[in-house]
Order: sequence, then C-alpha cells, then structure tokens
Amino acid sequence: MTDYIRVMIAEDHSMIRDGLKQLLELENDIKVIAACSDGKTAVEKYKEVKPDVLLMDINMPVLNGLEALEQIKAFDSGVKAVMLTIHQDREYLLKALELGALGYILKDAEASALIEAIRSVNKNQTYIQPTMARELVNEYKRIKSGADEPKNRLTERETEVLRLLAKGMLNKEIANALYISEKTVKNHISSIFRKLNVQDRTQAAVYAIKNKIVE
Amino acid sequence: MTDYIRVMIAEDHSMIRDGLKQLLELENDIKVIAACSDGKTAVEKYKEVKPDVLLMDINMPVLNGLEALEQIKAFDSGVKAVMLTIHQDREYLLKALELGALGYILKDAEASALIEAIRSVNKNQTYIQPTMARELVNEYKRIKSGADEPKNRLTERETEVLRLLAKGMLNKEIANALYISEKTVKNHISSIFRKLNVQDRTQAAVYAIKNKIVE
DNA sequence: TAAAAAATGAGGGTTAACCCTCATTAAATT
DNA sequence: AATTTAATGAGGGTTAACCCTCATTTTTTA
Repeated sequence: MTDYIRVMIAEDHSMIRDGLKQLLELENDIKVIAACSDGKTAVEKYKEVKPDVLLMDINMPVLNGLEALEQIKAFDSGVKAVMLTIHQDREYLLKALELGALGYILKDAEASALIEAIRSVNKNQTYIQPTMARELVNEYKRIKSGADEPKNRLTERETEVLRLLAKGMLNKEIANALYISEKTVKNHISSIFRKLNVQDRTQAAVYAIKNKIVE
Repeated sequence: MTDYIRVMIAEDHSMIRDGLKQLLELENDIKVIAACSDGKTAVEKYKEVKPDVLLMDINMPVLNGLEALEQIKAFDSGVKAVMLTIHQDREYLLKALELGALGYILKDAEASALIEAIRSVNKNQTYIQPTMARELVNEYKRIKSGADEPKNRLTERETEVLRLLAKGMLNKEIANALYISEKTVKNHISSIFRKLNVQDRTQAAVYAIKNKIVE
C-alpha cells in the first residue's frame, strides 16, 4: 500500500477522461495510474495494474461499465469501484450496487463530490450521490412494504418483444422474428402495456428508449 | 489583446467543466477566465468578460448552447465560439455553423483536438471535427446537386405534431391539443411518415427521440 | 410436490390508425 | 401577379392494433 490512492479511469470520451485525470491529479493523495476507453480494455488493464480505486463510466462501447465491473468482480471480489454516469437512472444505480460497486456518482456532480467519493470508496465505505440515495430508500421501502408489486417487472420474453416493438416492427414481423404466432405476440404486448402502465405501442416504444432496453 | 487566449467555458456538468478547465490550463497560451453552467448565464457572462474564445456545450439547461450563441451573436457578431457536443448530429452541426460558430467538436475527441480547435478559432479560422466534416461535404453536395429534396424537411406544424405523437398521444388527443380536427392531424402524420420514410407512428416516435425533436 | 409464473395460442369484438383522393384558404416564393 | 407551399378539412376504405376471456404446456418457486 502506498501513501496515495492509485486510481484507474475507464471512460470512453477521451476529452472527459483527460479532464478527470487533470482534476484528480490536483489532489495530492490521488494519483491516476491508468486509463482506458472501453469496458473490455478496462477488465484487462485492471488485472494488470490492480488500482486501489476504479473510476468507471457506465456508458462505454464494447462492454459497458456494469458488464465490465461484473467481470472484474470475478477476478477480484474486493474491487473498489466508483461508477460514473450521466443517467439519473434507478435501474443503473441498483444494478451497480448489486454488482458491488461502492460508489455511484453523476457526471453533473461537483468535482469535490467525486474526490470525496474516491476517498470514501478507498476506505471501503460507500458513497452514493445524495440525489440518488433517495431512489435507494424508495426501492428499499418498496421491497419491505408488503405492497410488493413484481407485476411491473417484464419477463425476458416480454423484454425481447418490447425491443423489437421499439424498432418499429409490426406484430406480424415480431412473430416471424421470434418464431411464434402473432396471437402470442399480441398477448405479450398486452402484458407489457399493463406492466408499463401505457396505453399503446408508441408509448411503450418511448418508454423502451428512454429507459435502458433498446440501444 | 493579451499574450494568452482568454477562454470562457459554458458546460452544465460541473465535473466535466472543471475537468476541461484543468485540461486547458495545462497549455500556457490558454487561460480559462470564466465558466458557467447554463445558456442564460452564458449570455450574461459573455457580455461581462468578453472572452477571446467561447467554449460552449450544446446541451444545457434553461437555454441550450445554440440558443445562447444566437443571443450572444446579437450582442457581439464577432464572437468566436467552439461548440462542444456528444451528438454526432448533422442538424446540430449545420445549425451551429449557420449561427456562425467557428468550431465544432465532439466530446469524444482527443484533448489535443480541442486545444487545436481553440487555437484555430482564436485566429478566426474554423475547426470542424474531422469525422463531422464529412457531413458538411454531404450537405454541400446535397444542396448543389439539382437533386435537391426539401421534401424531407418537416414543416413547423409537422414537427409539432411529431413531438406530441412521440409522447404517445392519440390522434384525437393531438387534435385537441392543437385545436385542429383529427382529420388534419391524420394528414400531417401521413406527410410525416412520407418525409421520414417510416411506416407507422411507432417508427416515427423512435425517429423523433433518436434524432433531436423530443426531449 | 403442489402452486405460481412464464410462454404459447385462440376466439371474437371494437376502433384507432393508415391509405388514397380531393378541396379551401392563407402565406411564402418567384 | 402568378405559383408553390403550408395548414386546414373531408369522404371512404382496409387493417393492424388493442380489448376481453380462456386454455395448454413447461419452468420456476415455495
């Protein structure tokens, strides 16, 4: 262990990556020892340099940050990661925490918050963006309250159908693509509408695009 | 005139803003003299500090970068702006150039490209992201070739209808919202489909979300 | 092992969505 | 002044989309 925090950055936008590096280097207890621009490289580089803290963007090409974290976790279960994202997205946060990320911070947070997150995580303490922490509490309450509604979670098949629907495909085309009858597609779609609480396929497509799912 | 380039940064994500600042400060011919986080403030601050070069993000709250540039232009027609964006979007680029931006660069560009862009723009030379320059050439050819097809440009009203459509509204709802008959809405929508070369409203909604228009 | 959930499929009904053509008025262009 | 485009509206026709209920088989979960 050294006297400074060895940080590795995984971020696809090189301008932002370089900017973060400069920003962190201003702190004399932090040193950026490696950087890369996609999830796949991040996994390899992590094994190579074993940083104290991994600062990783979620949206990255090839392998996204969450997938990369999963792979790194398999190699080093003690990985201390701060996930960085522009998305104020409950799903991402929960997924990140499930995967064992200690920190979660939005790109529009103050630089000081990022520094604090890195220091906290290095000490194996969690740091969640305050504005996101509320989401966590909500989720916790949702699970604890008997009023648990797993109704709203789409099944695998439904998600698949939604993905195709959001590409603008007709029910008939979806049926052909999945080798099932159009009737089944219609049934799936009705379930999707009910679960997403939307009235038609356009709203469902909008939902699919805005929240993860497609692309 | 001083011996260094006085740069003002307008960027809403403070982390990125601070990062850019640090990045630019590494160059001894560049000095960041001001920074702000939304378009409205950018206009005010510009008038106050009159930077040599304005580095401005397009996606910003309150007033976006393009709208802000338009207002600044009215105050100082000689404004030298480098527009920064994550969108590889032809529309944005063209709009920015129409408004007189000299530079246009993507956030995933190398830091060195940003530095070069700032130096070029300061000398009143244009700097367009190489990968985007191709778009420009295409647009130029499109205009020059008699095969000009303004067919594909949506009218104001059509854009309005598309916006509502992409919110998942029914034709009837759109008609009520715009105080026109449902028949007219249907006609507009048919035109939209033809122009966007899509077959149904879901595809149109997907298009609207992926390309500018909504949100 | 019994019960629940997921995936498949169908019958039968209603209507919103989409197609075509045509027409009128106002505004922008040439 | 003449033409084109934009915006509005309608008639009339076809069908994809959506609703409800019900049923079978397989997988998962309790």
